[in-house]
Amino acid sequence: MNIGEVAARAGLPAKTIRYYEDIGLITPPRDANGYRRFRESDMHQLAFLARARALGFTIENCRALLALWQDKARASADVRRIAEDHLAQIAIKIADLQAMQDTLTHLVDCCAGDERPDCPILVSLGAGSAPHKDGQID
Amino acid sequence: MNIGEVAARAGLPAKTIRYYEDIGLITPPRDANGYRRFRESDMHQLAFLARARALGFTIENCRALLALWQDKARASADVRRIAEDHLAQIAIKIADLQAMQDTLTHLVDCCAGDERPDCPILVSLGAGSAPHKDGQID
DNA sequence: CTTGACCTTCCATTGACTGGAAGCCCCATG
DNA sequence: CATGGGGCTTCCAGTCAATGGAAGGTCAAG
Repeated sequence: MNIGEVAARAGLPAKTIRYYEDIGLITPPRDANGYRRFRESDMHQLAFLARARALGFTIENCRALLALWQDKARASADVRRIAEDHLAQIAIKIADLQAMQDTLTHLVDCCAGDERPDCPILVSLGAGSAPHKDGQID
Repeated sequence: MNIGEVAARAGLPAKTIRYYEDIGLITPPRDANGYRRFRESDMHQLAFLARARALGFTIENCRALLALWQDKARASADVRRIAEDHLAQIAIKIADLQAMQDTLTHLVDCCAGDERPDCPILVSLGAGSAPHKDGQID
């Protein structure tokens, strides 16, 4: 299989697959003409990586998960620990985003959104200070 | 005011403030010795930027918001549009993260997390294909 | 005079790609 | 046999928003 077919099957851009080879996640052999020749096992690894990335695992976590996947003597605790750490990161991100969402939703609701200049969003971002005026004391 | 004091007051690293000057968000004048001399207006702009960034606005949105803040003839609709677009982006990110969270939480709950190799997390990431075996037909 | 904190610029790095240029390779058609 | 087009290769640069570090200038205290 050449890179184009693998890309289509794994649902990853060819560029990304080359990048994954570059950083050592996969090591497909080469044909005489220099083309990468992907085996089924490379294909499976790429599909694995695509799923792990879709779940938001970092590349380094993907590397670790791939190694565990290929290690028949792994302890499931090792996998679970990585997943739990990642879940904790996700929870933090969601909380941060929801805090932004709450604040911003409130501000948007308070903003008339018409042609007039009065805007509680800007007032809140300015938080008490006025924008620069000519003659303002610095 | 020198950069150190401004950094402390605005809650931004000095590096970030220099970067903001670099990309044209602020333009503090210089003292004879080359040091940046921050006026109160620069300080207020930085505080504005810090708050907008904390709400997750991109730098380019911050630039637009700052311009609107300083434009007395602005229409609040312009501000609101930026905020609403940003809210839509936030909603998408939250939904994506929650989908990851749901999937991963389920998988973690199904994983024994002990010394045994059986792991539904890896099975799911592999999704039907086995990791490479010696002698596997490629 | 020296020490140390603070300031300056410039360059490199982060993460995970993505875009584009320049140049082979292969197959099908004329 | 030429040629055209698509696919493949490498390499370099850029993204976003900073951040780290080196090398060196400035200033106030002791």
